[in-house]
Amino acid sequence: MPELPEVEVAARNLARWAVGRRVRAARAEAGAKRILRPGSPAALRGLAGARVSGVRRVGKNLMLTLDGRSGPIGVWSHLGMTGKWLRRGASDPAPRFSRVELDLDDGSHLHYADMRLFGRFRLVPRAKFDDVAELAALGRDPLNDGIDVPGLGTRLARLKLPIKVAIMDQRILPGVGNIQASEALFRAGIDPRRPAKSLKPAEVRALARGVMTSIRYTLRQFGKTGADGGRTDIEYVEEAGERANPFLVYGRAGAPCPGGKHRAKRTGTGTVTRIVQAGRATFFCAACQH
DNA sequence: ACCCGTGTTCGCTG
DNA sequence: TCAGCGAACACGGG
Repeated sequence: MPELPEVEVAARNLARWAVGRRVRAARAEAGAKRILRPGSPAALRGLAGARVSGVRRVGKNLMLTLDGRSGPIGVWSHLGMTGKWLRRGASDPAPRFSRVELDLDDGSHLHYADMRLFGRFRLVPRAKFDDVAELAALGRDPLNDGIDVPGLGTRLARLKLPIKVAIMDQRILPGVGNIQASEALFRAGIDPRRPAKSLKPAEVRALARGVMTSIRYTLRQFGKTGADGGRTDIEYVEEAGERANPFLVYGRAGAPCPGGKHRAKRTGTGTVTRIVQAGRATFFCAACQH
């Protein structure tokens, strides 16, 4: 379930698991062709012998840097809809839907698993990530760099499209996806249907706060121990078992508005509504988002 | 069987 | 040229 918070968890996990380690072997499952494009499974052999030197995240993108025999090698990893990075012991079976596997020199195996194959695993020559068009187009990362509120206001002021759709544009707020967009607008008390250009400066400030608060809140949820207990690794929410939906409005159509400190205006009458914008579900409370 | 899905891209239309 | 849609991708779950 990768938006910025989940990808941040993946980045922290990968840093802990892999930085400083050498890759013994790398391989891809036959069905991984789509994820590797325009590369090939055979090209992964170029990773053998390389040492992982760093992991970075911008928005929903992971960038691994490795030191190979003939210079730096980059890996651009995007989790798509269903991608995740998992760690297994030397003799453990591969997880379901494992598409790419990296064997490290401590005996561990890192798996990129992705049921729906919407993700990416692309080698970047000489680790020149700026040469990748998809990465060069990204704006500044909210969590790493903070939000430039006046800059955000300027961008939004040119756009007629609904604010919910605008903030999911990765050039504007990298890492914000369908959940974080609904959650941030709820926290800010802004109606997701409003044209982006209609937001006043105070509302842009509230939105920026809502985005940051929602991202940090979601990140805390992922840090919690899973329902199987005893695990110290950071886990994805969905792997925590029976835990309830942690979000304020996302996935809560028909529920009473959660209100409290999150509600911008205390009407006390709201119900969470589901609408569709640009083909994606949006959840909001019409009574307190204006 | 039908609908839905935490992402992105492509093609069509006005 | 561009904003705005819908479809497509691929697969499982409710």
